[in-house]
Amino acid sequence: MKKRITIKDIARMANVSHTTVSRALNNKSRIRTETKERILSIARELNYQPDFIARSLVMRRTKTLGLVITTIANPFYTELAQGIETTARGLGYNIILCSTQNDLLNEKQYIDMLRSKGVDGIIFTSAQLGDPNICALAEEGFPIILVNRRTYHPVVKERVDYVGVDNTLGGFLAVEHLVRLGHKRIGMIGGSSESSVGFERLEGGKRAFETYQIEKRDEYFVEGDFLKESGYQGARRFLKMAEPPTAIFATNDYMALGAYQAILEEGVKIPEEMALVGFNDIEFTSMKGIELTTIGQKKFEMGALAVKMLVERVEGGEMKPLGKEVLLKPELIIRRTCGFHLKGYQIDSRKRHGVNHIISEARHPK
Amino acid sequence: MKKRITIKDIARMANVSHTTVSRALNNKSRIRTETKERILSIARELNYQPDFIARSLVMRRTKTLGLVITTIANPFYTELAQGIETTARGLGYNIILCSTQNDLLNEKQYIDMLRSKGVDGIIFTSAQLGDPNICALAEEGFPIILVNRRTYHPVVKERVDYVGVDNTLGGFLAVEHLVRLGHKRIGMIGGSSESSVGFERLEGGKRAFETYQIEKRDEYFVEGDFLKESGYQGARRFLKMAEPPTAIFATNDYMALGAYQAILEEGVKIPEEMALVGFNDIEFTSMKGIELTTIGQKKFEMGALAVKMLVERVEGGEMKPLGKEVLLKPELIIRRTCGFHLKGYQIDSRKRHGVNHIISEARHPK
DNA sequence: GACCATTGTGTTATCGTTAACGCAAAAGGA
DNA sequence: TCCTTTTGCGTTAACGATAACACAATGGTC
Repeated sequence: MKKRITIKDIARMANVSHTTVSRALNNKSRIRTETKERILSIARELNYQPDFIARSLVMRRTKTLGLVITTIANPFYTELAQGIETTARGLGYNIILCSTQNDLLNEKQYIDMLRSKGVDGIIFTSAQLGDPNICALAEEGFPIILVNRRTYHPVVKERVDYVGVDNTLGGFLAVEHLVRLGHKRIGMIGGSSESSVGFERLEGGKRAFETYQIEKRDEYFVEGDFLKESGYQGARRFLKMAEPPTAIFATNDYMALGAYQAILEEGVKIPEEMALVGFNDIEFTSMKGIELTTIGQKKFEMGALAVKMLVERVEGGEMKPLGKEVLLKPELIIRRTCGFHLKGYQIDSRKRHGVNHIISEARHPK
Repeated sequence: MKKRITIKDIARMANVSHTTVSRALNNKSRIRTETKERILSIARELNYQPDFIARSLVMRRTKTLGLVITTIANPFYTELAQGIETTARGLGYNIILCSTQNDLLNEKQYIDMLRSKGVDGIIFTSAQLGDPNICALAEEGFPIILVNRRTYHPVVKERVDYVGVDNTLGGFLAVEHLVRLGHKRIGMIGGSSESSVGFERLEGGKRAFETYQIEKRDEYFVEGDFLKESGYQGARRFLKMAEPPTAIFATNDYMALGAYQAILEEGVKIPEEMALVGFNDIEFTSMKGIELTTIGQKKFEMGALAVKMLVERVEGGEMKPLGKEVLLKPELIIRRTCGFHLKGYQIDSRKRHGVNHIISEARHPK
């Protein structure tokens, strides 16, 4: 393999010291324009590529971020990751991908590896509720940010920024929609218990029950784990009841799709005999033949925002107040599986969400 | 932020030189077992984490690979990426994600960046046919591997390994299936012209025409670009013909889905009045309400294999013959959109593909 | 013209590792 | 016992960049 060209090679050719070359390349002051031009042209001629490793060693900056994700084999995370990667690139950063399969030990190992490799910060897209790894990083003050899922741990809330969708509002919108369509018996399928988002979506749903004074029945809540199968099983349980719900809100689209399948298998018609709402608006939900009503969120923008906030934190030093929370507005997307026949309704529902996002006060403004 | 612990700190505590610490940590010879134990226990106690940046600077190895992909917002690439990332991690490597949006300039910039950051090798998942960036790397001898799409450039074929599915066979299987179902008028929708896979799939289809002596009609071939919309437009063109095809083979699933939509909009029934086959078997194709007949390929395994081959190349030095080609066997997956009513047929078709993959002879065995 | 600030450049240290080399002490062989 | 080899360390030099400091040469001010 060819020998790498270093600043010393350039220095030799330009008859200057390597420091001068460094100054020229980094556009520093205290250098004559003429010398700079000469050096730069030689660099260009030799097709010089700076060695980031050497630079990182002395600067203690790598322009690289870690992205910790349960699995990218899930369109929701994929879109998020796309937003993250694209934005990072725009800011001059690269992304190291880490898929943990939701295993805390994997996560720990990835974190150690990322830190060994000197990443400037880490983005967590699927924090578990009491995640000890994240707590440790937060306590230490290492630059991280949470997207999508969060942790309610006080230290994390105090020192780590978060960006996500307003899941409580989303859950509320989903159930409100069903209520407005006249449903009184509404089944809900929860997400996995270690995730904040499932919890919040259910909370939002319950709040809608209260607002519209619908009776809350325990048997109409089943637990899920965000996977299709659990949605399938949940729906089956509902369908077998003496008095089954007339509508189901699944706290994510995969479970909604599982429910969809269970419902069809029972010969029950969607939406006539059973309404269905999901959450996330991942790609397949809009496809001909499925057309799931769901709660949409701006996944790409969410990822983009997270990167921007993290980079600002990394580059801006410690001065910024931490513990900021950005909640993006969710949007009700009405399709075939419930409410699509209602004209005008859709427009109405869109109008309500003109605001793009709310930034809550930093917890420690001082 | 806390000060980093270095081998010098350990050295001081253990009353040895830092070199000795390095020897202990790297399990080198020429060190007393006793000293080694002592050093290791101190390292553990201090929770020492090695600095990969410093190590990389001297070793010229980063244990990091670049993954160049058009976009991960496509379930096909996502599964591939998952296989790549998981396998890389198992081998002690990290992955830097680069999504080029199929733009050669982006690709070039990413490659420069990756090399500046010292990656040990690069995986290309979506090489364009005459990709100059890849040619340049191949000529220079930089360790790369192509997965999925390839280049027919002689230098690349000679010096770069490739792993992909046997697309020609896949195309053949798709069309053969339609022929066996009795179709004589079969429309094909091609992929984007800068991709090898679309081309090969069409070739396979044409070969099936020849084998079964079906008349090839020019108007039954339309170009596409692998996106849904182009499948939609292609199918519309077919449907408007005086004598439309009775079956369509789209060279990927997204286009098949676009076609699906166009067909339904015309009120034509699937599969009774129009059969449909796709390619890739991405997740949504199996979903209730879609159930697309398609050609499946082992995406995860493909990615895994690519990483293994690249790492072998990187670690094994220059001794291995290059230009190896691994072609995985595609599999016909019969679902609702054509042929599912034929009992026994499915089993028959599966039986044919017992072999897992073929490794072609290295082109330069010497 | 004397004095001080600014500019342009080189010298040397530094980041945290591994690697080459040196050298005494221990071990082995005759 | 003497010589040679091996073992167990330490010393010093890389790797390729930035940064602190030194120091002439220039420029501006009075």
